[in-house]
Parts: sequence; structure tokens; C-alpha cells
Amino acid sequence: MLIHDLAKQTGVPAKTIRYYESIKLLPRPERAANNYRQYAPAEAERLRFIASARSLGFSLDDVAEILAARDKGLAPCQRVLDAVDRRLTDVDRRIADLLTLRDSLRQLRSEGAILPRDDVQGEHCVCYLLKAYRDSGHVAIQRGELFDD
Amino acid sequence: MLIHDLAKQTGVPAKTIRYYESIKLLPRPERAANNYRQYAPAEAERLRFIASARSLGFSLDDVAEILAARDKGLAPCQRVLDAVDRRLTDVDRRIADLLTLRDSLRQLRSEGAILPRDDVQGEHCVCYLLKAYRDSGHVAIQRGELFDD
DNA sequence: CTTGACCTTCCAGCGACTGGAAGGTGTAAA
DNA sequence: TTTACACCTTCCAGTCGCTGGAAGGTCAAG
Repeated sequence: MLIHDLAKQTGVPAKTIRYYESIKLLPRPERAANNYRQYAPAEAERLRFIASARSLGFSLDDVAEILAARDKGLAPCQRVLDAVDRRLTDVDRRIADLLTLRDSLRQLRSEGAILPRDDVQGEHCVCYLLKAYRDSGHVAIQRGELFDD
Repeated sequence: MLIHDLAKQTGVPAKTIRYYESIKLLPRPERAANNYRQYAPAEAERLRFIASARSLGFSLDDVAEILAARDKGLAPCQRVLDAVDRRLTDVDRRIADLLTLRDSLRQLRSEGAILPRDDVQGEHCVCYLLKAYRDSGHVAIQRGELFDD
């Protein structure tokens, strides 16, 4: 099985498969005489595991840790469950943040919609609302807490 | 006003202020005899505008475009309103994605909680549930749509 | 013989910072 | 006076998870 076939089977781009190999998430596969990578069907399983963990939002570091444990013959189940719990806490917080953010944006839009469009320097401009938004007592958002994930 | 004072006033780290200057979001300030940056109070306003836009999730490119318009004397209000609308659409989708994700994670946890912790190779392991999660008919998540913002 | 679709490696770039090195400056206390 | 400390400066590298592209090799079909 060539890399493109594995890509088709798993939905993971060939480029990404090579990348996973480069960071040692995937073992180096056999090579054919022409230096092409040759995959056994078993490789697809590991890759699918990675892909599903990624689609649940786990970092490659999380995945690496879990796979490393499994490669050593240890059962990573408790680790996985812990990671799931951490991830859930994280997702809950992100949802709450985004809901707050949505409220702010909606308010900004409704207030801005009734204001003139060409008042560059005046106070009746959505730009100044944007400025006001910050000055008002909204919940401060920690750097990075909103924009990762 | 030195860079650290401006940082304290606005809540934006000094390092980030220098970075904004380097990408021309902020103009190069006056320098004192010792080459230290000297800021006028008016600079704080621009920086606060940037910070509030960032906290609403706008990209620095968005901010740059809006500020460039304002610097040219054009009223950026319509631009801002359009950006707010785009952002709202985006946030709505992210919220929906995260809610779906939360459901998946919760189901995974509840199914995993009743399974043995040390069954490395067996089928009754949360790892295999993770594998199964992907195989089951869950909604495919586009690359990048979940993890930016 | 050429086209086109694969494959290989390696390097650069994305966004928005952040950390750290290496060095200069300013003030206050021991 | 020295020394400590807290600032300031510039520049380079790293973060995360890919992704694009260059430059070149391989293989089958027309």
C-alpha cells in the first residue's frame, strides 16, 4: 500500500502522514526498491486512532503520550479518560467564552446599525463603540484562552 | 510615557506593543536621548482600539485594514459592521461545532467509565471506543475549522 | 517521447505572539 | 564606588499543526 492509498483509506493527507512520521508519531515504514513507502494495513489503524483523537481536539503531544504508553505495552485507558476530562473542561470554558463573545458582538451590531456610516471622528461611530466596549466592564479575556483550540 | 507605562495603561504587554510597531499597526514613536520609546497619551487610544478588536476575535489583518482606512480619513464604520457580521457567523459556527464536540466527549467518557482500565489489546477499552468514534457516523470536521479562533 | 500522476527530500510560511540572549541605561542603597 | 535591580534596546528562534512549493526521481499509458 502506497502513501496515497493510506491517505485515501484514512482521510489523512499524504503530506500529513509524512509529517507524523517525521515527529515519530508513526513508525518509519518499509521501503520498496524505488524508495517508496510501503504500508501494511495495520498502519491504517494507528493513523485512524490519531485522526480521531485530533478530531476530538487532542494535541499531538497528548496523542504521542498515549501511543507511547500503548507501545510500551501499558494500558493507556486511564490516561485517555483523564485527557478526555481535561478536554471537556476546556471545551466547556471555550463554549462559555464564545457565548459571551457572541453577546458582545450582537450588541455591537445592533448599536452600530442605527449609527451614521461616515462620521470618522465623531462619537457616534461603531469604531467608538468598539473602543467603548473595551472600556465598559466586560469580562476580560485572558490572552490565548479564546484563540486556541 | 515609557513603553512599560503604556503597557500598564492598556493591559497590552510591552513585547506585544513592539511587535505591533514592527508590523506597522502602530506608528514609530518618538525616541528619548537614550533611545527609549516615548509615547503620547493619544497612542493609548489606538492601542486600546486594537486590543478591544483583538478581544472580539478580529485578526490583526482586519484591524490593520480598518485602521488604514481611518488613517486615510475614510470612515471605516461600514467595514467594521461587515467585519462584525462575518465574525458573528464565524462564532456561531464555532459554537455549534464545540457543542457537537462536547456531546462526543461526554459520550466517550460515559462509555469509557464503565470499562476496565488495563485491557491493552482488548476491545473493551476506551482507546477502542476512540477508534470506534471515528468509524461511526459522526459529522466530519473540516481541517482547521475547529481549531482556529 | 512525452505527458501526467505518482513518489522523494528539504525548506519556508502561516498567526500572533513569546522567550531569551546580549547589551545599554538609570536610580538607589551598601 | 560598586553593586544590585529594573528598566530599556535589538534580533533571533520557537510555538502548533500542518501546508505549499521547489527540485528531482519513477512509472505506466498513449
